[in-house]
Amino acid sequence: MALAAYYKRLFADVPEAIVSELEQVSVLRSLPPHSYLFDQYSTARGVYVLEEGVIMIERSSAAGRRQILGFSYPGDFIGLTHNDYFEYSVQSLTAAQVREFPISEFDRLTDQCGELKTNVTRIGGSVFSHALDQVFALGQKKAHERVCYLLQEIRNRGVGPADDIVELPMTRQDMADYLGLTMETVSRAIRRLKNDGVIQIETHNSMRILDTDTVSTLGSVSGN
Amino acid sequence: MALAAYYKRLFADVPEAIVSELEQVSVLRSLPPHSYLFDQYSTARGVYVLEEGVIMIERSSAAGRRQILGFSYPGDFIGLTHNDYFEYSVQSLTAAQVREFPISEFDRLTDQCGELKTNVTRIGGSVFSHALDQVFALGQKKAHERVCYLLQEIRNRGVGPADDIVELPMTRQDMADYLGLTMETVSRAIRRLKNDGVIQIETHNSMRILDTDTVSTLGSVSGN
DNA sequence: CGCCGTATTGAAACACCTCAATGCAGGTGG
DNA sequence: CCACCTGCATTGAGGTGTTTCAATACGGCG
Repeated sequence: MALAAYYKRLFADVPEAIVSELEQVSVLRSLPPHSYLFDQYSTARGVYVLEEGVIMIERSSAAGRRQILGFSYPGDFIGLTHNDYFEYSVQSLTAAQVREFPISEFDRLTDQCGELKTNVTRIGGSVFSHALDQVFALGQKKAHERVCYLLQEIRNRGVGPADDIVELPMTRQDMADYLGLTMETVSRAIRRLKNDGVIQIETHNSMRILDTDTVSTLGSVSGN
Repeated sequence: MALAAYYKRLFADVPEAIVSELEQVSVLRSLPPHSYLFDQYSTARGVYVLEEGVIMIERSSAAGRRQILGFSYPGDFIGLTHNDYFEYSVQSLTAAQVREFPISEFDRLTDQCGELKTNVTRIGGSVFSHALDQVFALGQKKAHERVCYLLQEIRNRGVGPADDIVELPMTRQDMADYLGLTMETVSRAIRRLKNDGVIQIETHNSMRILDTDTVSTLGSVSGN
């Protein structure tokens, strides 16, 4: 089935019996654009795999400040917790399709199947690794460098029509809340990159990368 | 044994046989102050539990910028990876004692013992949660708020002589690299908190919290 | 007591933010 | 089909917070 490709990471090395058991109890949810899959602090009832669309993970404080923690693309696992509630909300940017697995079943099969547990741990590891990258970007980088960090991150997902075109389904405000900046600063940083000949703006939410090296140097968070 | 208290989280619900098997292959390492337990990108040969002292976890980029990812206290588990190399260095702030478990043995017993695996996942979860907090602080907070975030974090470890005294074994530069600021800004933020009557400076690296509410409000990262 | 690394303080430059106006694009209704 | 409306993006001007660079103060240790 076509679906299987999406689950490669989650279901790698997991016996077919367990996979199909999980699929049978799963539900496919359709999300209109800009709707919430679940809210911060809500009880974790399920874990999810994004099948279609783009979503963002956000966290808000009592003071009303919002931090975007990441953007997710088809195939991504959503809903890692280490509590019985979610520490973040998940909102769709585009129309999206999400497969939901009831958490009780998922936990039960995770306990039963070491491979599944291992895969969840591995996914958790790469999510964690992403968080460290973001810490580095927010702690050490200037505005235009942070924008490059985002461009590169999205580019590496390989979800554009062409290799050097980056689609940005989120608003400038979303980008700003991801990068710890304001919308205006993001806008100016983008213009600066354009003026420097690093990128070319196709439309508001699509840009062509002209100078790959500069983008990857400015955006890099791991020192190689 | 006194040691056991430290390992409560890691060894909770783990059969005694496995615990003692691990302890037998473990080695106790003594670190002088300001020495490295291991370096970023070095092969992960072991996992560690800090028994004494304070250490910090740092990550550097090719450009020479350094981001501190956290400070660890006795009982903390060190060395989570999802690769065969470390993505960060660990440096001691004070003299420290660290128990090292060879990674081959640890992985073997983790595969064998579900409880141990679960505990590692749980610890990973709280490390991850900390990273999200840091993202929020760096993305959304002003200098003096970030300092409160740090003060509160250390206070919550409960490792001071008194409940309202916070010991800061790290330098201002370390604090700055943790909070995404410069040393000077940290210094000024501390002075501001002092002037506002929020804290009282006992020595350079020890401060008394006078206004707990303000510190926790300014420093809070989860919106309650 | 004097030295050296760390911390503080000051002044000026710079980056980013805020507030406000304008521009642009997609969608709706006349 | 065009005009309008609305929400998002851009641009500008001015203010604020943070950094930078440099000088001074502090504190632990020989």
